[in-house]
Amino acid sequence: MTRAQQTKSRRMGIPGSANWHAMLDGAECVLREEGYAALTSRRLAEYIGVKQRLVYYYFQTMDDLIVETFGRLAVREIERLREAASSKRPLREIWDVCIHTSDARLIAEFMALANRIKKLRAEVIRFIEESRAIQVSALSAALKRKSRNSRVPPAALAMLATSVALSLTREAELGVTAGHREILAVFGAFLSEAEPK
Amino acid sequence: MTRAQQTKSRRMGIPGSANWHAMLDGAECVLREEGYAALTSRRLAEYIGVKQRLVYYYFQTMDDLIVETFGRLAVREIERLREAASSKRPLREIWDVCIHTSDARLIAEFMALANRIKKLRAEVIRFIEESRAIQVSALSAALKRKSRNSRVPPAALAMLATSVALSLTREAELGVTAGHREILAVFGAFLSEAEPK
DNA sequence: GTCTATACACCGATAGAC
DNA sequence: GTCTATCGGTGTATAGAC
Repeated sequence: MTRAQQTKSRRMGIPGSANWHAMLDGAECVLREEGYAALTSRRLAEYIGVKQRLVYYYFQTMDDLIVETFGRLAVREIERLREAASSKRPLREIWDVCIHTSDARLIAEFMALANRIKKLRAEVIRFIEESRAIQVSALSAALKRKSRNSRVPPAALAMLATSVALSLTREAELGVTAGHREILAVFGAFLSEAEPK
Repeated sequence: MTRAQQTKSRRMGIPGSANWHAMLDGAECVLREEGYAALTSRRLAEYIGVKQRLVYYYFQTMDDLIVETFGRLAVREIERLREAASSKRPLREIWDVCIHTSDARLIAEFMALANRIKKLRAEVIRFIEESRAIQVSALSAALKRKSRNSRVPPAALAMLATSVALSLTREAELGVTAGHREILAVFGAFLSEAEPK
């Protein structure tokens, strides 16, 4: 995460500086609102009110910028997940994190990009695996404590929660709601039984 | 689906002709392999071995081409789903269609594009709603016949199957497999009970 | 640190010849 | 039907001044 840069020596801006964050913030917005094809150095510069050249002072290539943008997001998301897992009601809190994940449009862009930016792909894989590991260990602990060995193993539950939450978010943004009420009821019933309020 | 073209009068190629299909085939490949940013008239022309100008003889704009590409795919997918639903083992067949859906990379591109091409968005919504309706009616019938009113309503099951299948496909393509065995076992157990071989 | 200026390639879309 | 040629615009990335 720190800085694997400096392959070609070139004067560079400091990761973590105000401008650096502003660029990642801008990148997120442009990705979300206009898609990855619109995330160009010119567009980003215009969006955050600097000149195009400055983008290349902070990032070697546009791909690097994209990877860093995802990386910052992933760190935040993992952080949220860890907090949820170690809370008093881990099941409910984790489900809440899944449902209120980053905007589905943003995720759609990163998923598409991950298929052709190798470094991003690696980061995405790492993120999914780490998220799942946290979820599985939290679910295992919570369900064991309840001495309630459900027929559905924790790993399957984690996969289920993530998949369904992502679909719910994406479809809700599109305006599709068929089946949403029903599936939310199923999850609600499970939570009520496994982790009463 | 037929041809909502001809808003601006311009001589156009015939939808359904060999070249038209070749262009949609090429568009699918370029989308899958290189992403939507690479789906340009020049790239597509080169890919299928014609001149750039010809692309605009068959499609008014590149957005139109994308919408048609999705449309053709959606028709095929709905067709597969209908066949599955009216087969002897609808539950297993529908699950099979969900799992062996079009390449996850292609879907990722369309999901991203749907957020900014209005006509595509409308087609995607229509596709999701129609798919779900087919699934729900098939599931309702199959589960009623078994007089087996599960605690999980058909609409929730449909949502579940679609979400999980999509995630499984996407993650498998990335190389992530954590939890896959477990969730497949859960679905397998459900199918064995609800629709014995 | 931030800028101007510039290289060179590629984009969507059209005019109009054959 | 399919082509050549072309418009104006935008892309990444760099050189080098201040």
